[in-house]
Amino acid sequence: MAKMQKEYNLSKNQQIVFDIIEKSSEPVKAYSILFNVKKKGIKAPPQVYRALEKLIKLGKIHKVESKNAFVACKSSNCEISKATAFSICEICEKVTEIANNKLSNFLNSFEDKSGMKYKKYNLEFFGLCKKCKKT
Amino acid sequence: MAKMQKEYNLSKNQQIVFDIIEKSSEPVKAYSILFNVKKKGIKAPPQVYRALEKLIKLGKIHKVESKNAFVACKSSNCEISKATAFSICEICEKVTEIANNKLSNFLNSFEDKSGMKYKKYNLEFFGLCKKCKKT
DNA sequence: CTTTCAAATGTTATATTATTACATAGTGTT
DNA sequence: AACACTATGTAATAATATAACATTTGAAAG
Ligand SMILES: [Zn+2]
Ligand SMILES: [Zn+2]
Ligand SMILES: [Zn+2]
Ligand SMILES: [Zn+2]
Repeated sequence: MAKMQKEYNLSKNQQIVFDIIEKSSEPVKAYSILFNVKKKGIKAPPQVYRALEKLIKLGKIHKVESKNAFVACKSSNCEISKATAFSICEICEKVTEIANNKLSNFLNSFEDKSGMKYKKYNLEFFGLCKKCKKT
Repeated sequence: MAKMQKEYNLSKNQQIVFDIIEKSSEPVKAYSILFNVKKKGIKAPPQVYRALEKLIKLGKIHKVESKNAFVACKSSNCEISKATAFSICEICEKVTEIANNKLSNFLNSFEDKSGMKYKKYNLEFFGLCKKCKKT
């Protein structure tokens, strides 16, 4: 029953870029991707950035704004990639996508006096991870 | 009783950069600042980026990560600049700092199973502002 | 099968954002 | 004065991202 999710019809470049991000244990930068795919025939920034843009639209990856880096979506709840939350360790820089219903419910239903209706959000928490707290 | 907050001892460059950001009704980009302060003797990027860095540390300004732009702090609650929330209109790009106790209380006390203690966060909401909703 | 249209690709050049490195100058304290 | 600390000035370059245009691919319709 695991991995029932269909692997969608990614194009060649999209699949190459996605594979790199998915395999990485940490956020990947665009030019690091570019460097790593030179051997596969992708030679120029636009090819990478286009794939990234599409993958974001599909919700397969997210951009970690404070790091200008990209991670594969782990929560599969944000298929449309419109509600993302991350925890970021300030020492080891580990980034983890937060999947927490209480949090997402709260934020998805948040309204303030401005009269603005929020369709989308990005939240980045900073602190010390368990490991780094010990030191 | 308004504006009791002391105007701190900003250095010359810090004050120049801060004035520009504070006077602007929208987020200001670093190189836009640079362009605007050429006449005041600030000539190179590091001078601007250093001032920005210090102003962020002081909590006088915030960086809007999704836009690589800077806004003056309006809430005066985030002196230490460790908890910021913005609403961003996807059409007119208007950015507003959100000061909402329910939101900040919720986020400041948020904990998840990861065992990570969060000291700081940045939240960016996207949607349509009142004006743009009408069109 | 051919026409068609949208999506994806390839390529060159350039724009935008940010930092490194090193030299110099001001400021307050002992 | 000697010291430490913060801020400044300057040149060069690194890192991130987009513009513009030509070409190819792939699915859908006729
Ligand atoms: Zn996700
Ligand atoms: Zn850590
Ligand atoms: Zn603020
Ligand atoms: Zn608007």
